[in-house]
Amino acid sequence: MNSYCVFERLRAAGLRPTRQRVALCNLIFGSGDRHLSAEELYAEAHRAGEPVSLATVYNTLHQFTDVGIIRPLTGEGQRTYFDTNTSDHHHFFIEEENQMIDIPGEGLRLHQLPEPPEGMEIVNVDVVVRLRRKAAAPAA
Amino acid sequence: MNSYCVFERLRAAGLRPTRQRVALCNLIFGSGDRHLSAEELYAEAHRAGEPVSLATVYNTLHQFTDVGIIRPLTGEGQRTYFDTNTSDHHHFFIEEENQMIDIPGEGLRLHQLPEPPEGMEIVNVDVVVRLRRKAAAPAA
DNA sequence: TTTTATGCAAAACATTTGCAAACCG
DNA sequence: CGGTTTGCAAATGTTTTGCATAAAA
Repeated sequence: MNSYCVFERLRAAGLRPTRQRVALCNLIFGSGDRHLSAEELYAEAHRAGEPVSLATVYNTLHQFTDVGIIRPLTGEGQRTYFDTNTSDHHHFFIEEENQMIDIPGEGLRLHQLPEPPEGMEIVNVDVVVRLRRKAAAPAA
Repeated sequence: MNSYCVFERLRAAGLRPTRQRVALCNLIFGSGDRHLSAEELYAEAHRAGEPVSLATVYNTLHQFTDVGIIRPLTGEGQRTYFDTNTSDHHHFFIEEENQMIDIPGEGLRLHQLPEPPEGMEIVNVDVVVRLRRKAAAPAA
């Protein structure tokens, strides 16, 4: 979470620790697991006084994805979200709020994985549990 | 699959069977379960000599979604795909080809569903099994 | 100095919207 | 007719690209 850590994380990934990348990396990993879009990260950077360009935010998110330190979220919105938690886990999706929430590790278990088609292998499995707000109980 | 069926399907859904809707409905449901995007359906309609506008294709897909005869696919591309199979089933996703394939019903089983957060209820569960072509065995 | 990254503005897409004209019942 | 639906074209929102400038090694 401190800068060294970020420096090393970037170096280890083979990315030059430029000012922008360090700043974005700090924002991304500075507060636990998160889900964020390019636009959000861009806004955050500017709020934090780091004037990166939107194009750089996109580039950076893709570079981070390529080296595996974040991963894109499977969802159906038009906007792409990235997850800072690259370990195997799944998500709730609240449609009305367009919000993704992590499902705690033990919450869901896959019992049987399907046989992939000939010549294919499974990379990973994403589960999205779509949620809706329960109809409020009628006030008495 | 013939026109009556489509007429009735549309009426049952409370949609006026206009020429365009009937044509699109025939294309969508004319050949078994499919996954298609607005752009693809638009191209197909034109190939079939039914000159609908792209806007109408979008409108129609959304109307059909609203009345529940098709459903949007959970995926991570920028383009939205729709599935003519609205029953509970899951998908393989081949990244290199950007292609979704149905997983046969028995192929995957969820063992334990997570407890939704307070005040929420589960609408449905989408599982995407990401696939990759196996590395070819090195030629001897 | 050489390579690589950044920023800007413009391009490329996918999708939505507003409104007049056409269509369904 | 009267309310819907359509089609067009323009607007919107997101993501990508090209290229000159700036920064890292």
